Amino acid sequence: MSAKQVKPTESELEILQVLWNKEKATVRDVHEALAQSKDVGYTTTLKLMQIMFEKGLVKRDDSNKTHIYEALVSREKTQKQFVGKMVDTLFQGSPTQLVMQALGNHKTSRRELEEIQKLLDNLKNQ
Amino acid sequence: MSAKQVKPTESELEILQVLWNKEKATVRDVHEALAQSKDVGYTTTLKLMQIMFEKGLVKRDDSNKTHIYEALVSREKTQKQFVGKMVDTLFQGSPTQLVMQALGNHKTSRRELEEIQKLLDNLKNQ
DNA sequence: TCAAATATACGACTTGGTTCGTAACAGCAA
DNA sequence: TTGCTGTTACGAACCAAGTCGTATATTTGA
Repeated sequence: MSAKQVKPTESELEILQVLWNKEKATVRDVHEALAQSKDVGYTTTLKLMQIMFEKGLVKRDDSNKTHIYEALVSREKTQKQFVGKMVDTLFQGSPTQLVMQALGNHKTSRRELEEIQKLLDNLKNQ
Repeated sequence: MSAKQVKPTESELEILQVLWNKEKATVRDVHEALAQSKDVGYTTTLKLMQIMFEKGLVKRDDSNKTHIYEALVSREKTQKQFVGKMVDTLFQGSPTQLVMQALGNHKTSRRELEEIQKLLDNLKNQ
C-alpha cells in the first residue's frame, strides 16, 4: 500500500497544471504562466512551490542556483482523486450521475461522442 | 443575470447533502445525520448552518423556537458549478476527458451503461 | 570591480473555515 | 416554583491557505 496522496489546494492545482504541461519548469516559468491569467506576485508563487516541495507534491533539482521543478503526482492520479471525492460528496456515490451532468451541460463534438460510445461498448462487452 | 452563486465549502456541502435529501430539516436532524459518519459537536453544526444562512446558501423558518432549514441552492446548480470548475482546473476544459475518467475508474452496471448510451444517442441526433 | 538583476529563504500578516465553550432563554415536568 | 432539557446566539481559539516584504546570495555585464 502506498501512502495516501496529499490533496492539492486550489492554487497548487494551478501550479501542477503548468508543471504537467511543461514537464520541467523553474519558478519563473510557472509564475509567468500563471501571471497570464491572474495577478500574483513572484514570491507568492515561489512560496507556494516551496510548500508543495515540503508536502511532496513536487520534486526539484537544486544543483544549480535556479531550481528546476517537476511534478511528483501524476495528472491521472490527481484527476482520479478529485473525481472520486466529488462523486462521493455531490453525486451520492454514482459516477453515472456525474457523467450525465458533464455530458448534458456542455456541447460535445460528434467525434468526442463517438469516442465515448466506443468506450461504452468496450465496457459492456466485458 | 442572476448573481453568481456562493461556492460552498467542504463542510457546507455535507450539510447541503442532508438538506437536499430531507427537503426540510432542523439543526438536530442535520447533526444526527452527520454524526453517523463523522465526530462533530452539535454547536459546530449549528454554527455552520448559521453561516450558511448568512451566505444565502439556505433559508430558515424561525417562527418557532426550533428553526427549520431548507437549501436555497439546488443540487443541480451546485453539481454544475463544481463540475465546471473541475473541468477547467483538472481536465483542461474538456468534459469528455472527465467522462472518460469517471467511466474508466469505476464499475458501472450494464443498466447504467445503457442509460448513458441512450443519452449519447440523443445528443448525436441533434 | 561593482552595481544591477535575479534567485531563494523566511517570517509576518490577513482571511476564511472549523471547532467548541458558554451564555441566554423557552418549555416542560416534578 | 424550580430545575432539567433543548435550543439559539455569540465570541474565542486555532489552523491552513495565500500574499507579500525584506534579507541574503549568486550571477552577469558594463
